[in-house]
Amino acid sequence: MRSSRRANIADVAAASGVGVGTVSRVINGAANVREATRLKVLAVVEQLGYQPSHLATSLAKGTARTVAIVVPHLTAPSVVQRLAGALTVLNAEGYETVVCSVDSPTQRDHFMSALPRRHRTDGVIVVSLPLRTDHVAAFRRASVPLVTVDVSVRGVPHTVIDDATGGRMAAEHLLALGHTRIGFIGDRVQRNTAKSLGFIASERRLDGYRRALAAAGVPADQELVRVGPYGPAHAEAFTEELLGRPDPPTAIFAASDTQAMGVLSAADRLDVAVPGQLSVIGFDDIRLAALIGLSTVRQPLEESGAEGARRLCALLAGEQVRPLRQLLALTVVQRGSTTGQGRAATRPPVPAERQAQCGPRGTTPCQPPHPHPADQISERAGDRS
Amino acid sequence: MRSSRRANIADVAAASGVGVGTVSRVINGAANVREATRLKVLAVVEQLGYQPSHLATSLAKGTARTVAIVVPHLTAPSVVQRLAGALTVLNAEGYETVVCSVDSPTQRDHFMSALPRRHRTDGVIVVSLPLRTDHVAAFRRASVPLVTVDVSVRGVPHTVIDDATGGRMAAEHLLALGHTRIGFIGDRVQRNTAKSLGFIASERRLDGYRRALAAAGVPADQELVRVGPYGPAHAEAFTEELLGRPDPPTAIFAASDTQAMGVLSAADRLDVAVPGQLSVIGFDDIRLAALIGLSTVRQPLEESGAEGARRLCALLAGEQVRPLRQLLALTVVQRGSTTGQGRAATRPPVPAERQAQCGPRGTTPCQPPHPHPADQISERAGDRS
DNA sequence: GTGAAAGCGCTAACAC
DNA sequence: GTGTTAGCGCTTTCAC
Repeated sequence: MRSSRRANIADVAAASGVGVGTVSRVINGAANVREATRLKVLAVVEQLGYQPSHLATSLAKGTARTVAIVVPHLTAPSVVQRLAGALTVLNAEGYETVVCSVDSPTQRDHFMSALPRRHRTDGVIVVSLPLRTDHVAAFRRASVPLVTVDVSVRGVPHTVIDDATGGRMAAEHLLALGHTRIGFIGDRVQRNTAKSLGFIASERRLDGYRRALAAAGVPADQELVRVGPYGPAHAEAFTEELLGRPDPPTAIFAASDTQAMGVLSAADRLDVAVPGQLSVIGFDDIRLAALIGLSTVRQPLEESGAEGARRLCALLAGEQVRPLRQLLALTVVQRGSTTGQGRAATRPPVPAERQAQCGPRGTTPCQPPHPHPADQISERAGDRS
Repeated sequence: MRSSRRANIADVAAASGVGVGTVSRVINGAANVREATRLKVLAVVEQLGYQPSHLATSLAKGTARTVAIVVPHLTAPSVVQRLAGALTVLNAEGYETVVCSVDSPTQRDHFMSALPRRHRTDGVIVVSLPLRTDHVAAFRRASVPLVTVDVSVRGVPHTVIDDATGGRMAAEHLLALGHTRIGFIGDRVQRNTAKSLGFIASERRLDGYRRALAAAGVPADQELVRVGPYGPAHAEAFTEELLGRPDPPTAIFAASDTQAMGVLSAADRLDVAVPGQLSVIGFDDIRLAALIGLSTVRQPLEESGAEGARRLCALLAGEQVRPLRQLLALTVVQRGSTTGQGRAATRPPVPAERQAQCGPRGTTPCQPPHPHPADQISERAGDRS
């Protein structure tokens, strides 16, 4: 039949006896085309199975309506939720999205040098990855629009939360429940910048926790703070250390929900009832948190991705984005893993949600079957301003 | 300083006193360029901050080294793992990946009509989404390479598992542990094709479960089978129904790990000990399964994505991909959520690990302490066909 | 070795 | 309204 070659606009023009300009107008729905002509062209398009070349169109128009989003460790639940939020918006706005998953500084640098070129993507969204000055400079130099999510970058629109405040909220929640021996389990920024991506959210949250304790006049017991490599497995080990002490904490604040999973596992393994003997609060409110009844400091994950995407779209539309720093709200969500501590339990506001999910169980460890993770799940991200 | 306009290859050529052809050769590392010339060009490139246009290169070369991957419900853990596996391979092979997340038939159709155009992406990977004949035809017509993962499509390379066999394996695991009252909880294909994406894995797994029971001479109790809308919440409700019966099951096979989470929640809520009073096995082996000690039928999620990507790359490299149908192996992974049933427990191969972690806890609910990724056990199935 | 020129497929000015 | 033509930025013969 037809030539094996894909039909192009010239073929259509020839076959329908018009010029390429007219075909282009028809394809793009321009107004000034006679109906009869339009119909004929459309018929030929149909018959030839003509599909405009996205590449050629992009080259001619100077924009590909494509954005790139760079995320660390794609499989981390919090990251996926942010990504999903961004994709929804981008898709609705008619942008294609190329996803760049970064697992190492090497990969990060690779993308950071490849992405700042126009005619590859119109703009980029960086999620949770601390950026170096030279990274940012490259984007600016190439005038490729950039926005970040969950990480502060000077001079670049960023959508973040206040991690220190979040840490404070978690601690205050526990304090309000009457706890005074409150442990903290989180991760620490690796010294080795060649191997670490440098997430610092955990440290910020720890700061908030310390401030809350100090403000409440609760003596800080450095022994109750454990930070090390990221991951539920480490969190689990740290928890066992804390619970094995002669004076164990009655509550633990984990720097992320994923780490809180490790805490729950340890409690479960040691037969420590949650929240009966130990209250646990996490951070993020990943989907799983609701499922297992984990109290947590909620940050709007999907919304953060969506906001980042919206701001990038605004930038691409030539609009101003102000203020550069967009701070998202945090909320303490009490579920079944935190409860009042003895007499001191002043006002444990048992939310309906918790009621519904854990009420009948009384003191039994709300939920999870949790165990022994030898396996990573997510990695937290930080903010830096 | 320089003109605000981005430098292009002509600028570089002019500035270095050579022709564009030569610059192109230098950029692409062609052999026939004198060292002196090469150096000079490179210097100018550096000085001008020249970055080749990906779009122009792609248009000229006829390939964008970009593939699209279409996935349903991005936030589902199993989907994310497949995506991650694919991204790793694609990235290593130097392909960019545009991710298309589909939540409704409308979106699916949108992508299915937009993707079959060359010059947009070189090829596409469809994950878990049943395709209509016309969808597939569009790809073939446009000769856009297509491969699928977790869904069989005639005439298209697909990487799948045998769901029926998986269902059988789950049931046999439970039967081997001495259970005879085994419930099934899964989801059902919606009749409304306008709203449903039509996933059928659950029904296939149910088939396998039925066959295993029949083969073992265990009477099928239709009352123990519950299928409805997808999601842990429904699974939870179904579980409550089953456990509320006068003759509750002693074990439940959930069509997916996510649904198994709902089963565990229900058991927890009703204070039914797992695995003491109820054994639970899921399907997939998402990361979380190991964390919470859920026994499950493992399918290589990341590997499936990686394989799909490899096959697409092969296709793009002009190689043949045979056989079209690639069957991945399944494994039963016993963790802490399944155990032998009373006297009937003939040969409950209690893994040492579980023994160690669960023993002391006796009857406490939901408790699956346990696992390490090292807990692989059992049977394997599948391979090739 | 290297320059010139012809595409790659489309859009957008600009005539008619 | 519609045809023509000049780019968009790069690759790739094909002479020299």
